[in-house]
Amino acid sequence: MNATIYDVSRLSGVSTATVSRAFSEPGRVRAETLRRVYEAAEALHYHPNAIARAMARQRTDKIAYLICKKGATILDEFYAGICDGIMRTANRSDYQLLVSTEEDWRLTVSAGQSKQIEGVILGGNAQPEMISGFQSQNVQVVLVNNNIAGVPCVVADEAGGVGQVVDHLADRGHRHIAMLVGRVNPYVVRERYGAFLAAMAQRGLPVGPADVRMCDADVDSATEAASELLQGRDRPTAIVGGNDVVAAGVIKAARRLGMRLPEDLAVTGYDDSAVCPMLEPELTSVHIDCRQMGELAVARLTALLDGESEIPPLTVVPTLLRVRRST
Amino acid sequence: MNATIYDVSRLSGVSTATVSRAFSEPGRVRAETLRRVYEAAEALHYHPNAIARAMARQRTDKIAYLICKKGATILDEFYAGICDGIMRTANRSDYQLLVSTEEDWRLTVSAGQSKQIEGVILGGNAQPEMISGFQSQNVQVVLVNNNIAGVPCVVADEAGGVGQVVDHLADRGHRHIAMLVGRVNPYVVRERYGAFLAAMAQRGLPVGPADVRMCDADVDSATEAASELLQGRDRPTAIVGGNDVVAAGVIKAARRLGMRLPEDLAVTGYDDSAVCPMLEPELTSVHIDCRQMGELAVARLTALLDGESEIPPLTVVPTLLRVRRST
DNA sequence: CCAGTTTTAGAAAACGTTTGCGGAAAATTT
DNA sequence: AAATTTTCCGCAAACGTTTTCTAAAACTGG
Repeated sequence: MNATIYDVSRLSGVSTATVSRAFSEPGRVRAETLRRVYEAAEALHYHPNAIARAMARQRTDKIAYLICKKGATILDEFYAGICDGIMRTANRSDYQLLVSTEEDWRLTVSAGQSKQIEGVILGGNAQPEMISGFQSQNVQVVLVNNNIAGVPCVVADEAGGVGQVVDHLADRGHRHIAMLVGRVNPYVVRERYGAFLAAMAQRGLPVGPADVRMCDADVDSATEAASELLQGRDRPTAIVGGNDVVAAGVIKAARRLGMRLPEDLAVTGYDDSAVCPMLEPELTSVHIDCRQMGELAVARLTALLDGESEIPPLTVVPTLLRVRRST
Repeated sequence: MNATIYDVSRLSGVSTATVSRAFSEPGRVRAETLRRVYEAAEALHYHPNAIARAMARQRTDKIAYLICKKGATILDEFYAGICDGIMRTANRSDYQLLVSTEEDWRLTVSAGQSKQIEGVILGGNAQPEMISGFQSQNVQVVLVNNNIAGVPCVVADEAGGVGQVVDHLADRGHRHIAMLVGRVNPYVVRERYGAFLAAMAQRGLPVGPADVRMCDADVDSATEAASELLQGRDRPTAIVGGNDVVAAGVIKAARRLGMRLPEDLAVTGYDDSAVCPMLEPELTSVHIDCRQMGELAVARLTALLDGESEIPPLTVVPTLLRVRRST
């Protein structure tokens, strides 16, 4: 049916070895021969069969991205951005990308067992058993948006981002700043929460026990929590949202209480997602270059696959405060 | 290094043919033999090599999803939802999924040429040359969110969705309804725009030339266009947004003009994306089950791959109006 | 217990490449 | 022109499965 290397070999009058070399290391074959081979290949519509190639070379040039996040998975803009970065970089590095979600992680592991993938990027809340599952099959692992010792990780500069937010608010004269954080992935919650306390302490700003609240990851939950926060006595003049969804909830709550924004209350988000400019007022937020995170993750992984020894255990990508009208 | 079928064969004392059968068609081997094989495999940590398997069977069980959308690609919630549906269904059907973006479409074609993928799902604005590129390599094609004759397509019921919107607004007493549509993918624009005109005509509601406007796909552009729409004489009492982003722009514009929503102006969105509940007022929008679109696309593709003859040329998934406070 | 039928298992030939090794040919030097 | 080096190419053995064909083994019912 399809032309094979033998057909090309026969038509061009050279051996299969030469045909093979003509396609994979053209430098090692004479120009004239090359021409004959390509001509024959063209005539036969020959394309090297990647499966057979992988078989012979014992390499597949495939990596996987496993999104470890309950529910929304790829729908989450942040993870989608990472995915986008991974996709593009993988393609440009001549790797193909397999994508899967947490629920099907075992399938991805078995893809490793069956020697189909050479490495995997785990996004978000990866469980240790997953990591060891891959490693035991010699599948290289890189984590993104998570930080576990012993595995190369790519993360955003959460401390820096939160610091920028606090600085910005303090510059605007705010002294009583509260934080509302949605329960997204544990790593992120931990980091941003910790960074907030640290940043406030460092600047000598007091944080009362009622000033930091948790809520679920949806808007309604955030709106409710924000209402309580705003109706307590001694209300804060600024609220830092742990992410943009939560911040949107804060805005809604404030609006319903008849507050003016940003005059009565400053609000900040985190992630600088697509909603920020859609909100009224537009939301000040911390921009994370998630595409770059994906790119770096691929870079680390390919370095690992190429056997490079100097892989930084932790790669931190900078964040940037994008100031809008909500502050 | 890794155990092969030969190792298992030797240790268990049966032929490689039997080992192969034990893993791929266990029904055809005696229980006792099966046990011995599995035991040996277990001891050797044997896992069948998928590449070799693909080589022998001339099948890879891999499909690809190519997102044909400029710029944001997977970041677009809609396409991400489709991707999610595809991913899950593909995994459950024992297919692995390769994902790529428009800019790298040639790579995906060459994945087809090199016999790595058996089928492809093209999301969004697929170009004819892509389709023929795949078909000439015997790679089966299914389109999603697009409609081109001769290829199985999966689309949302745009006409129905727009109809529901118009009905809903008409029920609320609106007679002067305008539409603002962002330039997203040509197919969607064409469908929604056409459906709007048809729906209005069918209900005997007039649509003046100034009542339908185009704008770019970003909020700012929508805000600006909406401002003009609202400041013309004879302003509409309701605006149908071609998607949620545009609707968010309409809300912003209305707010800035001091209008009350929904009293002075009703606004609807389209796609029912995550922003809807974040806006103030929460946005009425047409819900599209994009995950289901992805699932159906995979279903059509696998049917095609299984050689089924009865593939519906067009699969339409129903839409549902989700009414919120903006109307 | 036997002939007939159905299951079960093995031998060996694919599947389409890559690559180490060695020899021939070309290019370079003396 | 011979000697030497370098480049180019062919042979053939992997790579790890599946599967067809065939033979042996295990079941049937009489």
